[in-house]
Amino acid sequence: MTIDQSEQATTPQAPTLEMVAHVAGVSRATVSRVVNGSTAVTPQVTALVNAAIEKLNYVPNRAARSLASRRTNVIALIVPEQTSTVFSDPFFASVIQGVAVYLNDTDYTLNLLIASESSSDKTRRYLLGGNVDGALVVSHHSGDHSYTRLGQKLPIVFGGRPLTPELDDSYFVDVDNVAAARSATGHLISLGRTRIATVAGPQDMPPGVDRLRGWREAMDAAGLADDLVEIGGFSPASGADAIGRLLDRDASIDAVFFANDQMAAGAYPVLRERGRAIPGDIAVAGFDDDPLGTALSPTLTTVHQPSSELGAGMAAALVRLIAGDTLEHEQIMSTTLVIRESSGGEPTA
Amino acid sequence: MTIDQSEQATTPQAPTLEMVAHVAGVSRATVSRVVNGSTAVTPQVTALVNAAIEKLNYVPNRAARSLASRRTNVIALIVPEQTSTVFSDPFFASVIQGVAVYLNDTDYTLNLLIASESSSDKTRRYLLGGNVDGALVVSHHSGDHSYTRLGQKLPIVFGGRPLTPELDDSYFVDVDNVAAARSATGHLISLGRTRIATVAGPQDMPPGVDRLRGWREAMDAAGLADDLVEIGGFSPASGADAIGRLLDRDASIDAVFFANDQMAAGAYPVLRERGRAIPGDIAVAGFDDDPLGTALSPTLTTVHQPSSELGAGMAAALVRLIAGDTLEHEQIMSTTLVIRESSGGEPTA
DNA sequence: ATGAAAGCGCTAACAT
DNA sequence: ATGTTAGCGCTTTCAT
Repeated sequence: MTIDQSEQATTPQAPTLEMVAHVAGVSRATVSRVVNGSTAVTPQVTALVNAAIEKLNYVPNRAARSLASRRTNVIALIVPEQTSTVFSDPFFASVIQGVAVYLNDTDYTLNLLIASESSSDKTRRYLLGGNVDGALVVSHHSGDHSYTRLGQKLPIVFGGRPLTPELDDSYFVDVDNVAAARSATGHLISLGRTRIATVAGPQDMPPGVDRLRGWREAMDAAGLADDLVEIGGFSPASGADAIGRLLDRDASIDAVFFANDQMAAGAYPVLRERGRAIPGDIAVAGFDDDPLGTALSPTLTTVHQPSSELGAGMAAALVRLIAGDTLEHEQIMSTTLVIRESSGGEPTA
Repeated sequence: MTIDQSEQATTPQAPTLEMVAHVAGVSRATVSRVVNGSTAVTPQVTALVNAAIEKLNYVPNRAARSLASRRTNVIALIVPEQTSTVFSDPFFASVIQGVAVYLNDTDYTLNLLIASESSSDKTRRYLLGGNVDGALVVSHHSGDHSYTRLGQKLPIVFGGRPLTPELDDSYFVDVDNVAAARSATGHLISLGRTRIATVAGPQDMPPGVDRLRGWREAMDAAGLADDLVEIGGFSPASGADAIGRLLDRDASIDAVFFANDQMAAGAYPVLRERGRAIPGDIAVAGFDDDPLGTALSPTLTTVHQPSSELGAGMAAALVRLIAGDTLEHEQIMSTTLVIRESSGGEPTA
């Protein structure tokens, strides 16, 4: 009869720091020092310890480490659910990717949190319960800084400026939407167009406000009338509606700046139906550099945002904040205008 | 002179279980029982404890809990970097959202992990180091089951079937791509079209293979020739190229089934240039129900996948797996055909 | 430069 | 039904 000696072969018990210490013939404290990169350890001993770690395939236990050090090494990425269309918006997707990739090279771990209205209390508790070292808030809609207050308790970095910067001392990373919109509009003006309209975004969201402002500034600077404005909702359907209203108002429109590419895409079929050739009759520019812009015909001129860099920038800022560094409250990244066929660019551009 | 008594006002020290026990006048064990919903506690005592928790605003410390219970309550969501286009693919974005939202109602926390080739070792170590209770793997490209082996050490659920199911006993959630493609193709056939082509996806990815198979089955069943096949790469550009090759091969094509919407979108301009009206001359159907399908003109007929449900399904399956339940290795969800203008559907459809 | 020892806040037997 | 008591695996003074 065989004797079953491994009654409790449940989990192949991971090697502990103590086992490493034993194998290396040193104390646990020393192993800890090596693992945490302390300089006060002899190269010889370090090598010894590393060999033991290698041999045992040791991996530090996060929970224990966190419990003892009173740091979690966890960063929360909060996505307000309303915004969670976020996910189907390639721009945000890319921001999130930037965050994740950046953190991969640190020893912070990323916690993805969808914060719905209903769970907002739970979310607050979680954040304040000492479960994370800091938080990143990604949102477009409304420049949702409802988490702003938490900022005094917990390091937080926002994606996008707050709606009312004066009342808000939060940290954020953003692009200069005003300048970018000005530049796109300036491009349309440089084409010789004079009746340039804009389909703006919702005026309760910073990007909606800023891009409209940029358009207006460019028009004013060129001495052109800035009356052709319609507000859309950033969706293709709203873009289609808005362009319809604009054409009804003024048939002489010869260019349009859309606050985002989705709305521009929605407007394409309408322009075609109404017999307006792009860019012949009407030049078009959008914003976001949505991948769909290259699938359209003609391809869409747009403003490119360094989305994954924005994400990386947010993560980097938060890491510094957690480390106790002092830094600028705002960090602005630059955009680039991508000229394609819809404003006379080359087919291959 | 004022006396600074709060020298160490660093962190407002969170309340501990012990403090709650003290306030409630019970032992720590009892508090723990209440917190964890044990039934073996008197309603009176439970109320007492809850009051204390409320009063102190107590939140359990995850690290301590995890250390003591040897469970982490963390689930990793692994996104192979190659796949990380994943993020700009609305389908995956939606799957991820489904996962996150589902887990929000459990007490599992989601760890987002971008696994690059270079960091794959690090990722493995992390997963096996007892830092998570289970993992979810999302990927399209190649049906990347390179994590399959980990499945024996750690509960894992995959999104999408493995490339070679016979050699693989992993758990996965997927849709029946073959049946869905058959249905879409059947729809084109029912329109009376007879020269129906397909632009398939890469043949080293399960969806690429399966959707081609579905098309072929439908064609064969209807007694139609199944020779009009071109392989694309799921991108708009590849769709444009493929449709060009098809038209060069056979000018009599009267319908095309694309393995995804992105390729169909890329083909639209080409069809227009070549003077083929959609759906008049050529009926078109895609796959994925990409939002861009409604921005196209004519709107695109496509196969809708229950993406967020797929995510939720994956999460649910993993949670059960972790709990030790036994379950089916595969879970198939159903798709729906969305008929729009490109195959004769109503404009508003 | 290294070791000893005291917890970090909680869960889980085991007692009662 | 509730309390006692060991730890979970690690970091971190404090000695040496």
